[in-house]
Amino acid sequence: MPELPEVETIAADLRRYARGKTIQSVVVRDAFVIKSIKPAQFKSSLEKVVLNDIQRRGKALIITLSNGYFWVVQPMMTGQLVYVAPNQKPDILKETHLVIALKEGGHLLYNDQRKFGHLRLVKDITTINYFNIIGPEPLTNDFTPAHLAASFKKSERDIKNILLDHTVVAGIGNIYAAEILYRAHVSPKRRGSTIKAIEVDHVFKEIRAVLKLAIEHRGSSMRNYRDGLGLKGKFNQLIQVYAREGEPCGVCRKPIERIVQSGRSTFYCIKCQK
DNA sequence: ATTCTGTCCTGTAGGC
DNA sequence: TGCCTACAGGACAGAA
Repeated sequence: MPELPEVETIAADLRRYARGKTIQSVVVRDAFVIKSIKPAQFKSSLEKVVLNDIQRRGKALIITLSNGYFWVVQPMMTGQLVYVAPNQKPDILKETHLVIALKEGGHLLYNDQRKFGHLRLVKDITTINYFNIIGPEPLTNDFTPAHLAASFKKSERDIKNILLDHTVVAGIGNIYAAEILYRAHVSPKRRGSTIKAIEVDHVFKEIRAVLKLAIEHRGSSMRNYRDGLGLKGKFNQLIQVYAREGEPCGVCRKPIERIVQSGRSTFYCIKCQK
């Protein structure tokens, strides 16, 4: 579910509220989401350990622990990592698969309706293939127009699919790919190799602008997404095309269209995006 | 080599 | 009301 702005928001919330705190106890309610480690070892490796830092890479959370492990959380479509303050009773749902009690009071919950999410504990982050293949972070200087241009030029795929490819650029998902291309006035159906230099510049600029704006608004809550405190994001009101099939384009009033690319919905304006 | 399709799982919305 | 189908913020293995 969450894309870069949503995972960034969760990471910032947890840095503020959970960093430096100690895990007292762990209850695994459904071990399905725990990968590449036995649930019993997962539990014992987390207990009595300090959450030293919380960072984001792509759409993954990396939590640095005091015992030398990294706790890596990939929320995928519906995963949520929620901090519950000491004065609140944690809301244990059917989809709450992990309940962590903190020594200082308060809880950390992992909820995941569809259970596509992955929870891992590793000593070496490079043992997780995702971190080896993922492309540059779009909001850092590692990401350049030249890199984007080269990625477009060598590909015959639709530009929408190239933006979703996390080996090209990290963190862009289905919502923001649509919003970026709408604001860049580029059709999602254009093949990468046909994108002109001026269009590369527009797409590059909008990747950063849209992601930054979405972070400022704490992400988009279409359905399941919640931030690190369990609250909805506020970017929905600024979404121009995603899930707006049939509604008038804000610029030309032509109805927004929905198409399917590689099995996933794309929303765009056929008049404004060429 | 590159690109696309099916799959993991649960819930909800809409059509009839 | 109920039944059925389509679809949902991701990522990857295996097929074309």
